Amino acid sequence: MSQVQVDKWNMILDAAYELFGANGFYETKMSDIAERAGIAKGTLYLYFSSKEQLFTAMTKRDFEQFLERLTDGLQQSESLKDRLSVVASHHLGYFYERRDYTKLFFMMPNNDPEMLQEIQSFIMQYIRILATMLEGDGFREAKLLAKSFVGILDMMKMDILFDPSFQEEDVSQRVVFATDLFMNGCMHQK
Amino acid sequence: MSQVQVDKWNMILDAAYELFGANGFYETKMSDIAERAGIAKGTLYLYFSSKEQLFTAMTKRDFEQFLERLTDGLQQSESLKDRLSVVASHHLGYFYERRDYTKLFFMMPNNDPEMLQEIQSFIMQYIRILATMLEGDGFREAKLLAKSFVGILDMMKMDILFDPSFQEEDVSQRVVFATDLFMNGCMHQK
Amino acid sequence: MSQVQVDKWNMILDAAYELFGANGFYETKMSDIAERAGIAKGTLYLYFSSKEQLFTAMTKRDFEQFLERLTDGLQQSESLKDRLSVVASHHLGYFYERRDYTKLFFMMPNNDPEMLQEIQSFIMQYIRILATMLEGDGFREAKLLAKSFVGILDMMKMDILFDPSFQEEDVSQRVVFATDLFMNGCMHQK
Amino acid sequence: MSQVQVDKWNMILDAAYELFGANGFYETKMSDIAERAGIAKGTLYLYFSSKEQLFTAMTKRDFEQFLERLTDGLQQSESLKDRLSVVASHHLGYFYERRDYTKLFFMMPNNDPEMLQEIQSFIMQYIRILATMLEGDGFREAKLLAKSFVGILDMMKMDILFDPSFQEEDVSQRVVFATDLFMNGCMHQK
DNA sequence: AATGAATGAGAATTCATTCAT
DNA sequence: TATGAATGAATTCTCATTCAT
Repeated sequence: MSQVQVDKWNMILDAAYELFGANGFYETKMSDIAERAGIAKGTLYLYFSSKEQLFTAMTKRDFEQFLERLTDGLQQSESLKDRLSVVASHHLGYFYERRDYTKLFFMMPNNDPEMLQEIQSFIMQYIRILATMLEGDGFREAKLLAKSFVGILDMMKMDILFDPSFQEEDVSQRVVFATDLFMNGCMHQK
Repeated sequence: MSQVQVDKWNMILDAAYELFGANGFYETKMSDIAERAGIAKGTLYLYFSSKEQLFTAMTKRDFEQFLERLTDGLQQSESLKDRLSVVASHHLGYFYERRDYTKLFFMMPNNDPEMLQEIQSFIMQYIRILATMLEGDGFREAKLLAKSFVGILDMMKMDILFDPSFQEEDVSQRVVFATDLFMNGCMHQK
Repeated sequence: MSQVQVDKWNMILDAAYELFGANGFYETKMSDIAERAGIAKGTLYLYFSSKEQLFTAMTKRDFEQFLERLTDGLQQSESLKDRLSVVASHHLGYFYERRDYTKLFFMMPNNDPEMLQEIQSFIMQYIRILATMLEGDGFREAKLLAKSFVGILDMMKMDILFDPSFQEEDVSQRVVFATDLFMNGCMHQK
Repeated sequence: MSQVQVDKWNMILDAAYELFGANGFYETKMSDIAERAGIAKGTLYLYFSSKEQLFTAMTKRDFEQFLERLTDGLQQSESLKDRLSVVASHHLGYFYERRDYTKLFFMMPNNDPEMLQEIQSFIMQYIRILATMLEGDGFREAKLLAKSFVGILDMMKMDILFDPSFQEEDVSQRVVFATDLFMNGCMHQK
């Protein structure tokens, strides 16, 4: 792919992100995406073979970015507590930034095995990063602990996405809360 | 509604539950539901005004049952730990029983405000029950704690729904794990 | 099927006949057929599962009528020559009546096995009727003779369909010509 | 056109022949033809202005070859019977060689006047060759006789194309059969 | 002359919903 | 109250053709 093509590829994914995110998979038309990306309908199909595949590609790009940034963020912190804060901050920040794209997290194409595969792979990688971190600090049942922490964070997305009075500063409070709760809970797990 | 009508109403909801659960909202046809319920397509519309409304009604019935049983279960236990175990057991058991209806938890109609309203209302009630419980035991930030506990439990549904090797006895282990982790974490919150 | 439904079924086939006949399979839209039949597009699909199936059904009805009328016509004649005249007359008359539906005989859906099956079955039946007739009169190689006669007649359809100056009285001349030629040719085949 | 261009022109026609023949006009894509011919899609349009025109050109080349070879074959034979055998042999041999390209004879673009014109012109020339031959031998109604002979032969293509058990030696039998039948039939026409 | 990326018109089919019986 | 035949809006994807390079 030439640079021009890579750019176009990304423009399509950007357009798809906004429309799928705002309206959901089934409520978004391919023609809308094409229009928003500034290209013809047919061109979409030069880059993605179907609507499902476009959605999956879009999600994959987002997942990869999420994990990349997480890994970057973790490099700068040393203590477990700091690292957990980074994770929490990154997780909640992610949803805060995307609070206008709620549909992304509740609607996805139904029977697409590639999409399911992508989601499962993402969760596995995410959990593995955390679990490795916890194991390094001597915790038993690191994987279950990792899932629990992610669970705590993920439940908080509900407020972020649906509570209109939720402010940016509330994010930091939640970060502290989740990290403390989890750290305390963990201590007995060693 | 006469008893006959109530029965028919429930039969439709049963049929809808199985089909929506197995195939998702968009992949389920009203005609399939009618057939499974043993009635004519048109009759569906005597009981529910639209596909969305049928889905919402079905979900609502399920939510209500969930909360009802939870409340019943909590009546028999005294200590906080016992009660948390009941909650965890109920939450994870619910998903274990429904592990063949995965689509229910990932596919729902997109732009239906009544459905969103129903979900939010359910979560609120669920959280309130837990929060009240925790407040009664003297915890600060009871609502956030409640959400965290639910978050931990809800993340575990991923394994239950998607890990084919997940057994019934694994459920109890998770119950213990989640309760312990949370209890320990909470202790410092008083 | 109720009488109303049978009538509607036939009306659709009539509409399909005219449009497919005038414009060909690929150039005819389902919506046009629906409009001509005075029903909604969706209704078409209550009677026929696809465009191909509609075309095949239409052809089948026509084939059956062709053979039925042929059999009827043959009942009234005794001598071989009379019978051959009836066949020729029926064959050429058929095309003369349909000279505005040329597309029917040159365009058909491509890869539809059911359609091919239908055509082959029709030819086989047509040939068998003639062959049986010839065998009854003591001819050897009756099947090949039958095919030859049909071949002679069928080549004449070209003039009927494409020569604008072809008149109804020309049909009778051709009938006489084809029958004589064939009879004379046959005589040595006994 | 330079020699290189003529070669390319023929290569395109070869590719078109195989694909149209195997799959039919509507089921063959221009891009497939380009790929098979080893050139780019756009290049096709430097040689042929449209898909229809490409099909027509391909058919025309085939028709011309057919008539050329027929004329060549007729030069070597003297008696009427020999000549008719040559015609029959050529006609049936043509279809036998092309028995894998059935679609060519049943699928063609529908509404292209140039194509229709080409077919009619071919038939006219074919018939004229035969008719001239028959007139030279003193037959009346030579044109109708010619058409009849072609009709007999053309009906036999059905078996050649669709009967999988049809062998090369069956071709010769048919040649003899058709020629005899026709000769006998003709005798009374003088 | 050759390329192939881009275009966009075009049509079959599905299915929620209605309403006459 | 129950039926199911009829409706028609709505959308994906294909592919012949163009044109900037």
